[in-house]
Amino acid sequence: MPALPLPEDVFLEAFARAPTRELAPGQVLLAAGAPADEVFNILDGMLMMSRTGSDGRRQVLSFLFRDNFIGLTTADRYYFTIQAVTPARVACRPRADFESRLLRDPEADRTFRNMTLRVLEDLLDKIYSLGQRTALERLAVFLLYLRHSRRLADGLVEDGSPALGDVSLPMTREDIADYLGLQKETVSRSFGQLEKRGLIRRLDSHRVQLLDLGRLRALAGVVDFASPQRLPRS
Amino acid sequence: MPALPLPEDVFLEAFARAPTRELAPGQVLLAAGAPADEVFNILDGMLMMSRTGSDGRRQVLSFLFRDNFIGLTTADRYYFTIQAVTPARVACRPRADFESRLLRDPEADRTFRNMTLRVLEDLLDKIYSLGQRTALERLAVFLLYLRHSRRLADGLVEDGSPALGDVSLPMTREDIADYLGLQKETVSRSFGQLEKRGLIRRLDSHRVQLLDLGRLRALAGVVDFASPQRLPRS
DNA sequence: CGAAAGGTTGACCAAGATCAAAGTGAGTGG
DNA sequence: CCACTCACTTTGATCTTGGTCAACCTTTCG
Repeated sequence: MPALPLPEDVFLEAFARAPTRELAPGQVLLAAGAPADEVFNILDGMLMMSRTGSDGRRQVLSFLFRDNFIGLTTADRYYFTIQAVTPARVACRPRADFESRLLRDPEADRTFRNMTLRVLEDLLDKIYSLGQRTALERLAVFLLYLRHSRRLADGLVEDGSPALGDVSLPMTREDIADYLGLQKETVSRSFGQLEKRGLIRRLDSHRVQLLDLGRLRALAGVVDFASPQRLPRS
Repeated sequence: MPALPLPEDVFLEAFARAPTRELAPGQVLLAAGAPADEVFNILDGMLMMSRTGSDGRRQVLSFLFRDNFIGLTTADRYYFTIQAVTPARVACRPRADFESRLLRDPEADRTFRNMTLRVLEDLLDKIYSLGQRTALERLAVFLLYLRHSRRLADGLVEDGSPALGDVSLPMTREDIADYLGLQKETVSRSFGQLEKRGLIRRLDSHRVQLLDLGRLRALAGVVDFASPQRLPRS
């Protein structure tokens, strides 16, 4: 499995005494094609999972934050690349150790299965985005998603104190573009558009302030996960 | 979890004596928003999983075939819709039964986890498609994917006998469009384009013949493990 | 038969891509 | 400390892919 948010205590424990590794921005943690023999847990920083076609087109598959799990696949080689966006620290375990732990500990296995299911559900959202939403909508979703992820990573689940709508964007415009299935120029223009509409303010090119969460959510077409919203066809 | 291809004996067994349900084309097996209290295994036919936004945009998330598993989520309600494309038969089990089986049987749990991982890896492919490929490329990928899936469902894993490149398309052009993130007219034109290039032949609107697998695969851009792309920043 | 749904084709349009140029800012060396 | 460089970002002009609108055709089914 590629990368799982929302880990559980069982996994924090599994990485408790594990050796750590420091990564500089841009540095590759693991490259597509390499033997998949390690798994990781992010201790700090932001990483990025991507896949690049032979013709150079790149799709950024996800951004990863503290406590996200990285590296398990069904194959014996990674088929995606993971690199640091900000300076980062990860804990490392041999894949075999981790897998045997899942075998020995049904509770851990169950937890891991649920993590995987949640990631899978997130990917379905992303597919909806790429298939159906416009550039502007995708960017709105992205900003809300980033805000949410950073909050989780910082342990502020409730709508609390810290800098109301400030979101930091350590990745480049091209990283964002490749994540959203757009070009970097389009991303830039979409930021402009959101600012013109008064939904955000650009503090600098790596920092925006969300001015109107309500209208951003409306634009994103968010899906209140509590209530059903979709109808069957015919 | 939504829908898992490639089940294992453990699961065939789990559904061995389960009651079955017949579905007519278009009939809804489960609707987004309904309580998620059943899981299913497809015995026959083709189904389709989709999600529709409040504004009516619909994304078809996957097509499902014999032995695909359907229905487990982390939430207590389905957030997607599953309906039959062809006449279909499914085996049904209460979700609680299935989950308690996973709890009791670590082997089944492990198998299920791996199934989930494989689905997850397929979704990453789909994300690459939607984010990076052109209309024509997406259609080429789709035809190859359909061919592959039908072959698996029919138990012909090796490149064997049956009607060399015939692929049947029981779904409508609109279903295909919503699966590929395109409009139905674009899908229609892309079929025309593939035919003009000699890659396929349209036998009728629900049946095409793949004339040149090699060039189709080249067009689909089968992803090999390319090198990492962004170098360390400093 | 006739109606309705689905499919194809054509004409036109627009969102986003591409190409080009200029602005910005952080790191480096003088 | 400053100025130079290089990478990144923004903005503008133009082009293209795929979307939209509309007509027509085909098949299915009542």
